[in-house]
Amino acid sequence: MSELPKVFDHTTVDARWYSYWESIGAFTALPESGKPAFSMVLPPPNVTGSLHIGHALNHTLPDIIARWKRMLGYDVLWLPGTDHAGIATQNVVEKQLAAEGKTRHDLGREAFEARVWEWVRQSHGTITAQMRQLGDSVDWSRERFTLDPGLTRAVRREFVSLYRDGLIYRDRYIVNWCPRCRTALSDLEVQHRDTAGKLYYVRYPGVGGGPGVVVATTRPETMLGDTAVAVNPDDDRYRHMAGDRVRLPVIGRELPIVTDSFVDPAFGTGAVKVTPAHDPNDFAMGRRHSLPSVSVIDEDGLMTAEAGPYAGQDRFKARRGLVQQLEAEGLLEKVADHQHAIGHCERCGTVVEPLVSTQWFVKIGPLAAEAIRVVEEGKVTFLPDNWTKTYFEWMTNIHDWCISRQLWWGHRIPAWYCDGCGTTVVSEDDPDRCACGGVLRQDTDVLDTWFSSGLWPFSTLGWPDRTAELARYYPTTLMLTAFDIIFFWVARMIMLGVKFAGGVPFHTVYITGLVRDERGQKMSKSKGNVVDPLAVMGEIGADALRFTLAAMASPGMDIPLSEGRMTGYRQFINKFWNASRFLLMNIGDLPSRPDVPPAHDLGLAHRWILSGVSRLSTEVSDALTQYRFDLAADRLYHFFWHEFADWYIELVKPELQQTGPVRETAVAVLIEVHDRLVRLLHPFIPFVTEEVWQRLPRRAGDGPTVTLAPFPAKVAGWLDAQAERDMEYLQQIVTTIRTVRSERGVAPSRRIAAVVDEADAAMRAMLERNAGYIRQLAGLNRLEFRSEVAPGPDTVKRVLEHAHVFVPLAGVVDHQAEIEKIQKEVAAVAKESSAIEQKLASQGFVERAPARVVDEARARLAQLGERRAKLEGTLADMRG
RNA sequence: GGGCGGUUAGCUCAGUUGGUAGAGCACCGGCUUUACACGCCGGCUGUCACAGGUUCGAAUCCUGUACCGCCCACCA
Repeated sequence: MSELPKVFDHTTVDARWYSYWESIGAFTALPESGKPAFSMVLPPPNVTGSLHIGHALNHTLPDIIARWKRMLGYDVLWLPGTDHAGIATQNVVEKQLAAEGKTRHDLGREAFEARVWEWVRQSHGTITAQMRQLGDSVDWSRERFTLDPGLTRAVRREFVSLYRDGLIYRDRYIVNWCPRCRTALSDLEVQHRDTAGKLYYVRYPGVGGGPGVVVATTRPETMLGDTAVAVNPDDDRYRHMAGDRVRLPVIGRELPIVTDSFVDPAFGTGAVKVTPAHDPNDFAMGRRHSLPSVSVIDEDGLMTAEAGPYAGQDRFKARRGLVQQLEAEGLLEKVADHQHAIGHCERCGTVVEPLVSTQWFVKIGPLAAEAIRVVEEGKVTFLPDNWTKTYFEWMTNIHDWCISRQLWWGHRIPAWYCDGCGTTVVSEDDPDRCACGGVLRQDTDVLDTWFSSGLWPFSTLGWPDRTAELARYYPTTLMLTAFDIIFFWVARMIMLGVKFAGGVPFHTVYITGLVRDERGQKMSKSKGNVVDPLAVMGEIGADALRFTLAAMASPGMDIPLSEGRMTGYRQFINKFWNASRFLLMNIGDLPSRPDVPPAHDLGLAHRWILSGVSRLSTEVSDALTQYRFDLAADRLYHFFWHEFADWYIELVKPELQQTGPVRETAVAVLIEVHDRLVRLLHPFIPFVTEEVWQRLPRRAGDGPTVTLAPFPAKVAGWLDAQAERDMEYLQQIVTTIRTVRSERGVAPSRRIAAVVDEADAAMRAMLERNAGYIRQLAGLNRLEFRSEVAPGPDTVKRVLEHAHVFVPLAGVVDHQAEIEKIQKEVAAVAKESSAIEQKLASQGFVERAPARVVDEARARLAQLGERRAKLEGTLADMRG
């Protein structure tokens, strides 16, 4: 034992215990165990990604729950896995290729896919190793990947089933298009950023030579695709022009003026150009008025042949040229600054181009309606609750989901088109040939990544087969995730779970805040304020990081991760380590763990700490039941450090020096309380607790790891309010004497005397019995208890709730300082007294406040009066 | 345009059925007390953003204001 280092060294400990847990199958779910089941699925991180601080939070909190439930005796399945992350992964590999001077087209589809698989196999180990480093107690034997054969089968079943139900359709429609990624995006993959732009006022001359109309636009380059001008039917300025025709500048096309109530008369000129091919509103308007659609921007963001002189130009270059031309032709009436939100590709930041193309969509209305219903019925609860409203808001205004992506990496769409008869075949299995005998070609697009991850809670359990796992572990209990993927993922899991798995995928959705830097700023690479959990774990260990995240995870709040807080909790880990070291160094070699004697045979300190640790068990369990990781961590921190280490260990030190029954009792209680604290702390700080637990003396029936040891429950017989009150009194006396010593500059090594005038005989007896504790902790060589004391000169007299403490200190008493101190206290007491008197004097309080509160106020006033009398008595003595 | 969150000690934050405020860090003073200086002991620190309202009583409930932040959004 003596070789234990003074500072906990996580670097030599953490990895060893994780391997051990894995080797004994500590995290493996046991469906046959007969225990009640508890399940969660881990939000699958990007298979080629690296653990970031958000993951650290989203893995630590459920891990605490998983470990806690396991210790409570549940058969816990926490299922891990990774996501193929279609567009993100493809982009990474394309970048690698670009560095070699190649594009994916140089390789061709098959070779490219092989290349991505190679990258996936190579980097899969990175993220999973990082999860082990953090301590995720997941069941690796059931790890899944969204492109596994089983999950691929699930995706096909999903697609075909939705298609047959008429919930998937293919249509030519306006979609968000990223010209860089060359793929369609869903609404969610578009990020709107406020941008300072311009509003251009352009005149479209009348066909007959009239003045025509002036339209306002932020995107002049799209005017080349205009097929109408629209005005509000109630706009007196324009109403008479409905049906007139104007001439589109540059191109010369004649455009009709249509009326549509969508047009806001108050914006711009009240007349709007209509470009059905490049604006979602205009697309809808185009359909309402049967307008033609002219695409002027292609899939690379270049102007098409329809753009006349601008054909082949980049869309932004065309804008500049066009503005110049309009100005030269005298058609540009005005340019105004204009602030507006522009859509950008979530993955690459390119400005998204709305354009018309043929895509697959999920008809979302019926699915959303069900997903709303199950939440309304309380089958899924959001924590904190305000997210429920956000969820409803979004689900109510949801649009059809574009699920096809023009990528190569992902689940290929199970639709085939016949060259012969033009039929579309949608099938789970690859069809050989069309019924007409024609050759079938599979759709070249892949599915949105979220189309497969939306099945995660049940595809990972074997769906579409009706497996025993699915029956046992679905639905899961808790889904914990950051708010940014509520819509991407949580909502879709609910929709698809209800549709396919017979019910909601989880009962509680815990939405975490964002981990921010210490100044509350969002972490970003460009700001350089990113906290790397791997670096942090390397420096202070996974336990310290975990405990910090847990302690700071207040529901609904972002987490400003500060160096200071992390340091503080690293020190807590070290405190835990050293208190444990102390214990191991003092209990000696025990053949087995000693039993704690019945509480009524124990001295005050032991009864007090047993009562405390029993209460702590309840508090931690209650907090975890409500997912209040912060409260649980706070209580554990405070109890371990400021009650167990600061007081209890100090109290029992002398007893440990003895031999015989006194020492044996102290050892037994010390081990018992410490062992309970180790187990209570284990879900939060698994590594250091295992390291310590393995060195503790065993009791018959203890398993191979603390991970599978029972979580401490409260022991009703240990709860002892009297012991807690007595100890508080004792602590007050000790603290008072210490304060006097500190104020008067008494050297810590100097033993002094003190007297307490406790009038109550029973109390005095209690103090007498425990005088040794006070002498030791306050550095006294003499301590007396009397019912009355006549203080001599050079004695500091301090007032407690029920008694005085006298500390004779010849030569060092500063009478003036003492008088001022007491006067200050008298003033404070007087202030509080008068506040309570005022309260009691008001008619309403006595009449309407609960009797308990009134009694408390009266009792407090009496107490204050007593205290004031004592203080003033002391003051009189000092002056006299 | 819609919705949400925040404003409490120098800093970062707790404060859940309304009874006049807590923690960590920082700071000040003293300590090589044989678990720990990543420590021990003692100490200092608040018109709980502002203005109204409800109530015997409000940091806590209601209304409004200000500032900060976030999410969603097909007014060009």
